[in-house]
Amino acid sequence: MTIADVAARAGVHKATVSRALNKMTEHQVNQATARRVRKAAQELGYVANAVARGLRTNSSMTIGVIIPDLTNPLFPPMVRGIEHYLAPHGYTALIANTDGDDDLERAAFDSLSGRRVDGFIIATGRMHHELIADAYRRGVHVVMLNRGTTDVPYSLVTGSDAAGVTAAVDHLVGLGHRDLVHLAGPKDFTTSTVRSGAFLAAVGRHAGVTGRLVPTPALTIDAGLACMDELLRHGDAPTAVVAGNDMLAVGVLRALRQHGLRCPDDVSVVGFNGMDSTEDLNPPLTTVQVPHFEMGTEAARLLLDDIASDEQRSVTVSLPATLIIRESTAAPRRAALVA
Amino acid sequence: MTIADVAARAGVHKATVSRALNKMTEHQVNQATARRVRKAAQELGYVANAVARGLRTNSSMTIGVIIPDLTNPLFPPMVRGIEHYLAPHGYTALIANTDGDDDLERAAFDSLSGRRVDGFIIATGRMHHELIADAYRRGVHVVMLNRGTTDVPYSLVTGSDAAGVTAAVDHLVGLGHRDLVHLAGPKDFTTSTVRSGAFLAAVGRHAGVTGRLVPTPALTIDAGLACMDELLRHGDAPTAVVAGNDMLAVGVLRALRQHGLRCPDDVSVVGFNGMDSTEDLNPPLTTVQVPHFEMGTEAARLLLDDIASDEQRSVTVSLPATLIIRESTAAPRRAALVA
DNA sequence: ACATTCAGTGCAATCGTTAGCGGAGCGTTG
DNA sequence: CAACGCTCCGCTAACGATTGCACTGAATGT
Repeated sequence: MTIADVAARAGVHKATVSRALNKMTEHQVNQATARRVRKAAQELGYVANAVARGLRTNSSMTIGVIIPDLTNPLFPPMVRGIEHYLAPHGYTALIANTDGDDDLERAAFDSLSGRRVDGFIIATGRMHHELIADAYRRGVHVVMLNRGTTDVPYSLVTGSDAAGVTAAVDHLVGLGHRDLVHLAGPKDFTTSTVRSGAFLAAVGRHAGVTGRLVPTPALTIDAGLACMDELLRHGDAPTAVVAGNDMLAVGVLRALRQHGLRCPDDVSVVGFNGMDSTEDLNPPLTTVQVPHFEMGTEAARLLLDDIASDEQRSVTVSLPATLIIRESTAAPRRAALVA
Repeated sequence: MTIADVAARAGVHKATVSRALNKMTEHQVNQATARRVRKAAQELGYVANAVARGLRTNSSMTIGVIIPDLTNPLFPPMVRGIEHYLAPHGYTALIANTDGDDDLERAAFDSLSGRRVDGFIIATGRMHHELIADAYRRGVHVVMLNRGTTDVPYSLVTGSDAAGVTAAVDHLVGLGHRDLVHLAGPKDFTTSTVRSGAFLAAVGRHAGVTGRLVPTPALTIDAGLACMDELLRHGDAPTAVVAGNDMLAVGVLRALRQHGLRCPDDVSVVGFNGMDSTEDLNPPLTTVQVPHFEMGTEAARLLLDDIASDEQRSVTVSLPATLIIRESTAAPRRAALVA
């Protein structure tokens, strides 16, 4: 079932079939002829060979999407958002997981490059990131998602992290908390930097409120558990925790339970990201809802725009994050206030 | 950076480069020459153009993966399992979500076919499924994942649903429950049929135990909530519920909460699938752990085997599911037993 | 009536790779 | 020493689509 079969059946030349079936060139062919060609194609069940087209046009109509781990509930909505925008434009996403491993990431990038993807959406950004700097030097189209890089000026799509953290801090202070801790995530993530900065700034705006920054080695349940456990062991616990993401928050919840403490009675906890499952946690988690799906569509839009115009803009889009108040935050108990 | 550049640098013909760089044919070329070619390729940073190769060899080294919804925590582990097996074999997965919509599914299938994927892994099976029957007639390589179809004999990879349900029933009966309900999921899914059958069989093996089947329109939180709500309104509530999947179980938990009932004190609940988040639910959910990752790798293995040998086997692989007992199941209260 | 334009279509080259065929060179064997 | 086999490698024709160029015939302008 090639273009030649269709040409034979319609009684025209291959080239005419190609032109008739292509939106961009169908005006070059007589309407009646075009109809005949389309009919023939229809009857034969012909679908163009995207591989052959890709070779000739040097564009594969595919986008490489590099994420740390699809299993992290953060990413599926982004991926779906990406696909939601790509599909109507005829593009398909190729997804690769890296598990935060540099070698895997390099391998994935090379593999996707070999497949001649037209651009990348990369969600594994770090402040200094050699792979991404390389890509920039080679003129590869890239849009950063969620986390950025400081080395090169690729466009970036994020949630409005600063606003989210500020809202969380204001909410906690409003409840009466005076001693806050922020579990900050790895220092090399732009998100961590932004959120930490916003946390300190927000705390600073309230007199008599102290805010401590506790970096965590990763954004995982285990990291949250370990860091909170550490704090509790040292009798250093705050009355409220602003976690760098929901996974950390789940870890904090587990740590509290292990120490026989209750949330929010003993310690209030705020998550970050608004994963679906946070609603059914014990207790339902107050969290900052980030519009992941929209972040995906926006990243895809930016990338396709850049590809279409063959330029490399450098814009930063941050989509509004909103605080969802549930049951993991409450006024601190007097005991804690006194202590 | 094409094969011609490498050929020039190594001082050999294009064809020799191709042979030297290809595992299957490198024995056809002198070791010394091969080394020279590899060195040249290395120095130029040459990566083969997968598109051109695909055109020539009529194989794209890609696999289409069709799932209902990446956002459902069931699927990411499967996808990762698939990629885990595909990547070392040089294959890449193209993922498409259908949201259970037939038209979207058809569109995804056609789009992937146009991209000349070498085979499909399909997780959107229904008992009668026209698209899949079509594919079978056309001789397309397909492996069914999670849910099967009864129309055509494609291979299928599932969890051992029957064993899992049986374990859940035995566990509940062992705790003293005598009145069980199974939230069964849509009738058109093979998984529902299998689980329902296993439920009735397991219940039948215990004297004095009654088991009711309640079909649900979907496998979602909302469906679980609605069905359980219905049961509670009619005063028809059992002492224990075996949910068709974890989402339904979450819905059941919400319904209980809305009616002022407590789990497991008033009603015990068992989920199905073992999603990560079930561990932190309120209460932590007893569930049947299904090995999703392994299901993915197994499906990929079957598919690649079929592709390599160009046959279409018809095997059913069911991977062991295990009951994870947590806090959502306990002995029924005497009151409930008496009633 | 003749030059000029233009729409519509065919021709052939091309994208980068692979694979069948055959030839050159060399060693082995009867 | 002729015949044969073997290894290694080059030549060339595909794979299926797109696209610049050239051609045809009809319409238009002067």
